[in-house]
Amino acid sequence: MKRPHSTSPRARAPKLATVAKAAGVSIGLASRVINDDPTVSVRPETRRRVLATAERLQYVPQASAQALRQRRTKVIGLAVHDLASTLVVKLLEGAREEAVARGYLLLLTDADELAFTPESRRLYLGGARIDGLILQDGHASMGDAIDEIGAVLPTVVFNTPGRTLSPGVLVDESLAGRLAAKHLIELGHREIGFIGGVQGTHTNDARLDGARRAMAEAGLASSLHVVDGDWTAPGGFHALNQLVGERPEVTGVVTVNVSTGTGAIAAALDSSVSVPQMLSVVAIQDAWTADFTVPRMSTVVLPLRELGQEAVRLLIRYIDGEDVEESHVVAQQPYLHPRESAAPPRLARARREHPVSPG
Amino acid sequence: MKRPHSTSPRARAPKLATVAKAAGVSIGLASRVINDDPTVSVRPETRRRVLATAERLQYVPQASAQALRQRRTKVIGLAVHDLASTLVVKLLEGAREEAVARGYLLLLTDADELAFTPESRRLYLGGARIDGLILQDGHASMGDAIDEIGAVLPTVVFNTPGRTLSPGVLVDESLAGRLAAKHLIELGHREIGFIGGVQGTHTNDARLDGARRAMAEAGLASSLHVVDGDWTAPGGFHALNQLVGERPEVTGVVTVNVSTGTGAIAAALDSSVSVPQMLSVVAIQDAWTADFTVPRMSTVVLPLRELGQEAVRLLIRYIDGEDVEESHVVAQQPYLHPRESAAPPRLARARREHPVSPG
DNA sequence: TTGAAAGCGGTACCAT
DNA sequence: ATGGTACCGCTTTCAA
Repeated sequence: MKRPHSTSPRARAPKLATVAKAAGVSIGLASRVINDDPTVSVRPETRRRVLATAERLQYVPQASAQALRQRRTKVIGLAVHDLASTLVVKLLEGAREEAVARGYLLLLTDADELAFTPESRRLYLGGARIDGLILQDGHASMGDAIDEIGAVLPTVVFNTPGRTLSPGVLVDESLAGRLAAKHLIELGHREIGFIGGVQGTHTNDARLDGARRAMAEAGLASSLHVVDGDWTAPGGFHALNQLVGERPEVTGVVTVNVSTGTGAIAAALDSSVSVPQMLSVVAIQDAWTADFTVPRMSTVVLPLRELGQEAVRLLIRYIDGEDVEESHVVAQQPYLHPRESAAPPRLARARREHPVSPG
Repeated sequence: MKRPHSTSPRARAPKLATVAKAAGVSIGLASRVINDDPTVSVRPETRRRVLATAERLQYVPQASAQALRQRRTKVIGLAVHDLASTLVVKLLEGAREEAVARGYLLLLTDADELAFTPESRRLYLGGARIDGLILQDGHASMGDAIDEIGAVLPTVVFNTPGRTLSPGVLVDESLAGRLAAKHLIELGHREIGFIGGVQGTHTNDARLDGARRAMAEAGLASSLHVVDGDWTAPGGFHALNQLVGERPEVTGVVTVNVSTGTGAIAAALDSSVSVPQMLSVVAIQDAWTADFTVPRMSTVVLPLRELGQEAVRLLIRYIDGEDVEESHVVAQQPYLHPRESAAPPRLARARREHPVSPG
């Protein structure tokens, strides 16, 4: 293998001193010109000359030297639980976009590893590698870890409001749950199932709460039937089977996320419960996979990209020492994306098997 | 919001000097003890004392200072095209795992942005932030960018062998294509479709080549019918419709990846072509979503995690100035994961409509 | 309007 | 077996 670098020890990148000498100015002046220091008045001609040489030499300041001097790395840490999750992917895209736009880079890691492996925590959080951290909450058991980290590094948490020292960013999960349930209600469903994620997590509980509220508003407070899942498709598969067995009167189901919805639809078809004829399914959260279930999955779209962007903005303000609110709900709201998995209850299994009292 | 950091300017982390003084030794000695410098013989008692104080003070060396001095950041860049892709996710997991195990961190970025946005390229590659780069090739048009980058920074490319200055890591794509086609052949299919990604990319062409080879080995060289896709589910959807229309004799289809397969299965059901009764589908590459198509998708599993690990190992050796081979195929091989989307041709549409000469 | 020089926190060489 | 010290490349006061 040809090795462009090691053979001739990679042509060292030009340093500030190189530029300064070439431009015929002192190092300090070069630095101030390049950084646009407003407190310094340079002769236009000098400024031009410095800038031109910097450009010509392709000068890029060395990050570690800057960081050492300024105590600022311009790197933000991002710790998430599951990269394969579509939620995380969307969020990550938004975060990266916003970070880059502001001159920050993203250092990625696994939230669980961060929480539970001290060694990895040191490597990642120690050594002043990052200026701040965006952390995905999840398991309730992370609470302590989050607080410890938040005490030591500017941290923004998403998915969990108020439980930590650190400011949080949120989408309106409750509204999302409400929209999903309301959709089913408006289609004419009366007995509705909710397949959840893990109880006790904010995401699950807020989505469920929204669904409950929609039911209550429609005078159906006691007709929401909750089954726990685990956020995954297998979990949704299992939960739907359980629900269908225990609650034959249910004609519509809200699932806490797309994976769960995918599992639920697969389970329904598996037991010859046709979707949406016999059972309607609406998932909270959206993903490209929703377009490729059969039938295509109706969802509530969450502003996850915006969540990522907002997390970065908030964190940067926090790093800069500004005052930040304790928790920030992104302005953009969830909205319904109807596809084909939810429809009016046509073949109500329920009515045939278990007559239900009206209203 | 309470601000643990800005109020009392975050208790500065202890530096080496702090540890050295507390342990009653010189800075230099402390450094050498902590770094296990083998060329130095310290009194056991002294070593113990230094290590103990470092531990007690929770000392972590400051990354930027080390990097400045050693010209080494212990950070590896990873540039990928599409984070939402399951391929990338697996690879990323493998890479992260291996990197962390070797004391490296991963800095993530978007390959297209890297290739086409000079500004972002400077931010990311300039300033000596990373020691090396793992780059996902993709669009053929990246060629130049890859070479430019490879000339300036130790780079490992995956997905494209031989086309660049930089060493590459690969999985045996050709074998994967062969396994998929062979599976269909062994099930009894004779007229087989191949729904591709983008022609001219190594991934697509190698997988197709493998499928061709399997056909040829079975004496079916002219019975492989290729339709182009674009790696996506919508692309697969469209391609399957086209294939079914133009080639009614086809009873089995290999798709270049899971997304394409998902689209293909959806399209089949959509046109009342039952899977696997009337049409079998085998996708190359695996993902959790394959468990939740209806029917569940038969796939060829690729060793992507290992690919990520191998990329990191190779890159580190490259960075360390060792000689590395031009391209490295990971040892672990693709294997078939049969599920339910491929079966013997039972209701051969073909035979009814276009009688085919036997074998 | 510009230059000189003191660090930022480590590492590694040269003394002792 | 240990200490002293010259850098790494940059920012930022202080002087001129």
